[in-house]
Amino acid sequence: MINVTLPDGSVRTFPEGSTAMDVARSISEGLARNVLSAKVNGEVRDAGRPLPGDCTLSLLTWNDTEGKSTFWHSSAHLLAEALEALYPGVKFGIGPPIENGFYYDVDLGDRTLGEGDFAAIEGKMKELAGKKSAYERKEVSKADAIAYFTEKGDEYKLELLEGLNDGEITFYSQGNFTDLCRGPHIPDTGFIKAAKVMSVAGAYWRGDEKRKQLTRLYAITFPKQKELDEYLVLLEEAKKRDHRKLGKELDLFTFSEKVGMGLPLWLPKGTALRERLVNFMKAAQEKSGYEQVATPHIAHKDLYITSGHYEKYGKDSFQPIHTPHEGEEFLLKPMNCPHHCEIFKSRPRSYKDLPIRYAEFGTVYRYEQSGELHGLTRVRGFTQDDAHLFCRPDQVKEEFMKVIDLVLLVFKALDLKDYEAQVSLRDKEDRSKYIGSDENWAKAEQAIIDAAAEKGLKTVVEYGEAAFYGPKLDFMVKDALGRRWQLGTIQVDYNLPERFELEYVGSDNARHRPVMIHRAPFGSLERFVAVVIEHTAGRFPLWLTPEQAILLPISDKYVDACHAVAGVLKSCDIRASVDERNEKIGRKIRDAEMSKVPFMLIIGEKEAADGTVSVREHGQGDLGTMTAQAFADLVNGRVREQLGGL
RNA sequence: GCCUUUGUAGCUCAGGGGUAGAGCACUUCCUUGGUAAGGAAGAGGUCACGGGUUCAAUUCCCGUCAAAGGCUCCA
Repeated sequence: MINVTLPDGSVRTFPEGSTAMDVARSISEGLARNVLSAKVNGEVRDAGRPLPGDCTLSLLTWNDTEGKSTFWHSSAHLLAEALEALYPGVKFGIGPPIENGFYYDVDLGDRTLGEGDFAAIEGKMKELAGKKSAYERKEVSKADAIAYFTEKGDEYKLELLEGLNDGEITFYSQGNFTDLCRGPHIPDTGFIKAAKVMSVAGAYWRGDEKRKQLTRLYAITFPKQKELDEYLVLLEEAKKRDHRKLGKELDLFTFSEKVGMGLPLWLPKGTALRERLVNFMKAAQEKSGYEQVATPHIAHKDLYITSGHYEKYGKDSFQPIHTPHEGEEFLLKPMNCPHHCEIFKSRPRSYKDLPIRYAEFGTVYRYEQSGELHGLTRVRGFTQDDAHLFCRPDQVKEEFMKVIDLVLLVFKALDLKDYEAQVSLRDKEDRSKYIGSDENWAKAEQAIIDAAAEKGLKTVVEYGEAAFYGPKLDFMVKDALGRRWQLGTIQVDYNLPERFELEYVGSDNARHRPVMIHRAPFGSLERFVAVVIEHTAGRFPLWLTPEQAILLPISDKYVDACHAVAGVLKSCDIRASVDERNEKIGRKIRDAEMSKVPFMLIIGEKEAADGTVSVREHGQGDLGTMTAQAFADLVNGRVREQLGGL
């Protein structure tokens, strides 16, 4: 008999050779019908495999991440089986589960697959799933495995086999399909009730650009048709908040083929919104002792040779600008740091001057591969809310804490509530690749950990994730749809101070090297605006939104009264416009609701007579009447609250 | 850069070898209406660009450009 410990701590006894499925059945038939795989002593295994002896066991269902993974992994095999049935001779790469669904990389020879083929594939998958074929596990010797795939002519699987040792090779079969696979899998294909092929894409074998490009089919499956339908609805929701679509609808930015791909053009409303972000950050930075600097958009090539950027990125970047003079070359700046280093160097510095904090909303240009460009999140020209802090090693912690405050202020102002910090440190063993003294690294790493802890951040520490030139702290933010974004990087740099030979004179009258910290709470204005659009679905916080209120006259008789109120609001720094169209009030309200203006102010005979406005809030409805001044106080009060008193 | 898909009015899209259609937006007129769409008329397109096939191409073919989803990298 074996003892099985369940997640609730209870221990049950079963005969030797019992499976997780037997355990499930002993609890309830309903549970048994939903078990996809099982976690045995922390390892996810087939539910139908005999338990190894005394163990801890959790039964995994669709509600567990690992259960879903098992389900999708098995679905990948089902997809492969369908493909093999439809396209005989197809060769298979890898087919793993991913965050939402799974994919399979296949080599179809000269055949190409398009969206038109999806329906047939889905149909075949459902047909095969209906057969309820069991997933059968088989341990095979390496020689037998090689023989099988040699016979089948599947060179990709043979290559995968090269990396595996004899004794650890397993095959899984269902129906007519057998695959090299570590497993685990669900009991049988009958669990898969709904399947959808999502998209097709090219993917290099083993992610290597030099190797053959395979066809990657993305698909997703569900244990119920209803769940697939709901998933498709969710995708539609995400599409609706796409910043590229909303950016156009809200008149924020545009692109022009003539100007060039990846080079956004900011429209008046978008520019005003950017400026509000800039002013917000400038005000916060001024409070924290930053000084604004301004540097040119191009710099001599030598600057980047000194910084090392030319050697590292020169060939993959915008190419040098040549002047009429022979051999003189300038580069568009891909970052602001070298310029700021030169400003630091412009005169001797004392330890008493530190920390020095130079901030610049610097527009930089980087050549991104054409296929990489994406709306505002990946562009070729963008403006960083950049700053470089030059400080003594003992000031690192203090500076990190101040930057963390700045980042949290941003999160609060944009209503980003779900975030965690990631601290990237050196590899624990191999420390040869890092520049800078061991002592300084240790000090800075500890300073970052302490700073994050003192600020009460939820933190994950990643070893080996630091750049060669220094440790860093990143914020991972989840938006309203649960997608993760990296915002607010704070990065220590031991490299540039070295290359630029930056120095300050210490209290000991000796020369010391300052620590440099890069930081950009927004990252870039472009990407940040994109994140904010998608997070808020275009319903910006009141302080940031392009139009805070719209005045709606009941008829043209009250247009003048509306303009008078608009004037009062403007003098209170409230952005408002008047809907002068010859339309009924119902229509104006509908349009204003659709365009997401936070407040609608309605003026008719009554309001015009007693000098009030009738206030309606977006998505909330009628708030009653008040004076223009009372409304202004209401708006400004909320704005102050959002900005954290800034 | 590569793979798949797409490009028709300002926007969303339909159509299809015989030089174009809807809804919304826009203009004008009627209507002066109290909390989510009042009515009528009108204007608006080298069907992305360049070649080819054809008596005839927006439609079929090829190329270019751009966009979408991936692969690699990153803010």
